[in-house]
Amino acid sequence: MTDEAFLRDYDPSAFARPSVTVDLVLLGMHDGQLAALLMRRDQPPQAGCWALPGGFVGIDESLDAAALRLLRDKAGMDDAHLEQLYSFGAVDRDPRMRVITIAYLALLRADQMAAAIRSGRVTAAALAGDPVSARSPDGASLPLAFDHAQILTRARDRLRGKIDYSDIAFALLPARFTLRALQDVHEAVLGVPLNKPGFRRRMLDRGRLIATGTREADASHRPAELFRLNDGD
Amino acid sequence: MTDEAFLRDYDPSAFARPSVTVDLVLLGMHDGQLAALLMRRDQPPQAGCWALPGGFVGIDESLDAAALRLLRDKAGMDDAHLEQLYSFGAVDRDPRMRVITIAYLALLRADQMAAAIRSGRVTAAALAGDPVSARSPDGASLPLAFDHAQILTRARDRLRGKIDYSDIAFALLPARFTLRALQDVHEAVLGVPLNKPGFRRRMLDRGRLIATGTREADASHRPAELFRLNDGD
DNA sequence: TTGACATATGCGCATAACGGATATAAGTAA
DNA sequence: TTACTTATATCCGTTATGCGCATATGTCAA
Repeated sequence: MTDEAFLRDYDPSAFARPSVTVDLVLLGMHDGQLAALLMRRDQPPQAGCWALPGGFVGIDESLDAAALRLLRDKAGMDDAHLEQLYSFGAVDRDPRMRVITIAYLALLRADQMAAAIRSGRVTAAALAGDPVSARSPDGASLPLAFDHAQILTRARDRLRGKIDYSDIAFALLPARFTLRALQDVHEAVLGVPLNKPGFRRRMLDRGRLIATGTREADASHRPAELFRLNDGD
Repeated sequence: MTDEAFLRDYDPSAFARPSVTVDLVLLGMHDGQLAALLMRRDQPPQAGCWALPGGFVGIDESLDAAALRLLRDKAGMDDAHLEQLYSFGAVDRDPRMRVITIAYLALLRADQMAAAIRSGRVTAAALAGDPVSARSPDGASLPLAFDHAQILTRARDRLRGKIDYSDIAFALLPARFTLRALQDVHEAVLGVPLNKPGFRRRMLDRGRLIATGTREADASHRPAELFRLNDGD
């Protein structure tokens, strides 16, 4: 690189710069289905469409810190599983200006989902299909803003890809859970039914589940044993 | 409010904006090892250190387009496997200014590696360790600039994670290759030796390799059959 | 108290995947 | 021809997996 090119790169005002945002894909189980938490846009552009919670990255704020801040502000929590998902930078993805967004995937437990919904800032939308589309609990289809269907699809696919070999499913469950609940999570994420004995054995043989000795309450049938994740190793 | 009216009132300069770059992790096989193509910095900061090829994202250029442009400009090719890797946005990762980089992973065949090295713009550096460190062909350790060791580590890990269930290994090989060469790639990427009969059977049973009937030339022993990837389905 | 019912839990078997050793085939080089 | 190197094929024991079925354990109603 020549000195001129170097100096041109060095001057922070020499290039027009895109805006940078972080968008959050908040996923969790809701009514037995995989669901995302979305916000309804009431301002143009795309008023009436549903969008991921997001915001600008501060000039003195790392990407991870921006994602954590948004998790607190938009969903009111700070202990969810959070991982960077993918960056989206199509030139025309936002009609207002050039904006590049770094999408983060956050996984919420059912109680966190419920608390966020109660706060009124977000609404749960069940995800299905390929690419995913969003549906409200009463069955109505929710139109998605910008390229957010694409982002949601990638989030769902990330979850699908990792659920078999990582502990990611447990981020969607309370600390103590039944094997049936764990299987429900796997089936909702993968979108296919799994056979029960095989699933049960696979999970137990992995050696990361610890039987608590206690059983679920308020079941109208034989109560299942509660397990917890061995996160010690 | 209409979209047009909103756009008219929108002030895009309300926030200080970080610079956005794309960095390229160019990986390939070199001397039987997994190697990356790096550029030596001859200007401060970190003059003398080795860095990934990279550049600013144009205001009217998508992230993928910027990565493709850099692939042409820095490595002189346009048909390599290219996928987005991860975005790095620590506040102090570049001492000159706030810069967020979207790293892309490019996989090169041996002939593409050789051509890029001959062009003189880049140098091959063998990768090993965790986190990865870079070594020149003569064994000298190459210091890495900025957070590029972290980026290279993530690239190597992505390759490791995908090599078992995707066609990613074939992007590092010529169109026709022996099973031995394919195993060499797997071993270099994973960093462990693999047993030959098992590897052979796994690859053939997958049903994606097509025997060409021809055999490798210039071998000082029994020549192995050449296979090609069935990319039809 | 008893029996119907739903779900959890455990068992067995056939099949496929896999690691690993060994035998055989097919080239080169003396 | 013979030694040597590597490719290719076969075999075996272990382990993971799909799947059906038997049994256990709770609720609930008669």
